[in-house]
Amino acid sequence: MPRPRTPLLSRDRIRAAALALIDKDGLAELSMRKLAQELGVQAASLYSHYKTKEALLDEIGVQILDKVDVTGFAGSDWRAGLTGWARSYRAALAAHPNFVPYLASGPGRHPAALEIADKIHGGLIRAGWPPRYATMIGASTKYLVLGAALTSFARGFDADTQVYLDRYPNLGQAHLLQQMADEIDTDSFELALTAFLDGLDRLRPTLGHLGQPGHE
Amino acid sequence: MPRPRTPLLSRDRIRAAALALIDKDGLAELSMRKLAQELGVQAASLYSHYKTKEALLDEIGVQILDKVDVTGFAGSDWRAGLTGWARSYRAALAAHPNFVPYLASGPGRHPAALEIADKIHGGLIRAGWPPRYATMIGASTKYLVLGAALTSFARGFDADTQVYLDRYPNLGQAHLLQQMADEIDTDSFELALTAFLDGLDRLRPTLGHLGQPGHE
DNA sequence: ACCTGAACACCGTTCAAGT
DNA sequence: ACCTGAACACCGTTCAAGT
Repeated sequence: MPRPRTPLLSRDRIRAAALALIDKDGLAELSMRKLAQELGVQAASLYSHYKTKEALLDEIGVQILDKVDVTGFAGSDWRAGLTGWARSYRAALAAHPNFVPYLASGPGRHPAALEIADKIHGGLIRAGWPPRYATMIGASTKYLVLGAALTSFARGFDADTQVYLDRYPNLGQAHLLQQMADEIDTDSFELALTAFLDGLDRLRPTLGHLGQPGHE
Repeated sequence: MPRPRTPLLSRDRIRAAALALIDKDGLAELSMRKLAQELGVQAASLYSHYKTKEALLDEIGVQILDKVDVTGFAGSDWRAGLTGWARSYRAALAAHPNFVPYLASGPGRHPAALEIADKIHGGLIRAGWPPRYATMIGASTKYLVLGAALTSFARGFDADTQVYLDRYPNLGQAHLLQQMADEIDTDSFELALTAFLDGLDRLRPTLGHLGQPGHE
């Protein structure tokens, strides 16, 4: 068969097709062979563009996390910075729930992740938090986001939701269940984030370190 | 070969060997064939005891979560109940970090998980929280525990820790790194839990529902 | 440089057959 | 009831070969 003038594949096409398959059928269903078939090509061809399946998944991860927003840390309002980061982070994960387990499993050490962690750390320090607290607050917020993204998105109903439904059986109309689960998820996340930040606010004065940094 | 008087395998032996392999080499490294070899048996033999690999993993999950403690909800101190649950939950996961991704990926809907969720929900309601808040608080706490268990245990250092180390390079003595990561993890979790509970405390009076339930 | 076809070393699972 | 050996339908990945 003659080689086409333009390559059949590209990294972007491969990523897009892979993510579409993951979104549709789940992470476990993605195989290099199925992906190749979807792209009208042999499985081995994919290895001309990505060295391994893992390299492909890693780059999909980077692409998804590209939408995480840390611009809120530009000012001196650390709450705004954290809130903006956490919400955009969660939204990025929620856009591809089936991919979340992959992101949650490996340590995030891509340059982009490091850059984000650095922005957050810097923003918190500029707001007067001691370095160690900056680290812990960043980590804690990530716990919330990852936990929230993992626990229930598009994942059937977990025990919490089930208990809620059992106790209030009048809510059991089938067509409301998915909406209900999404709502409980979002509300739980917002409650957790607000309560966490409120708790930090209360704790802050007791630290006895440098006060507010003047402006704002 | 004559059939031995006593079966070579048992569900308990299989689970123990499987979990040992997972603890040692990671979840991805566990295969039914390797597990069988470890047990001195053919892979097909395992299927006389567990219907599928997934059924085996599920039961390992139940076994691990068996150590989660919800007795703290017996009294009327909801903070003590939540704290005890969250800490024992996290400790149970931390005991087998390589298994956490499996627990985090599927919805927890075993009867045991439901029973726990019910105890928590009941305890919070008895403490005066409106039902919807009870659900959200339970979910939020689970976010924290799962996020904390996933993010860094025995998982190399993620971006947060890396930033911390980069900024304080004098901490870079190799033999202190693991201990440091564990410490940051634990402290972050405790900070998150405390701040979250403090935030809830502050929020509670504004709900305008039934006050404290008298005693304590 | 990019793609193919065939191969290699693995998987989970099934099933007839043995005891 | 429990275990084996062989098979089936899959995997990820490699590699010589073609263009």
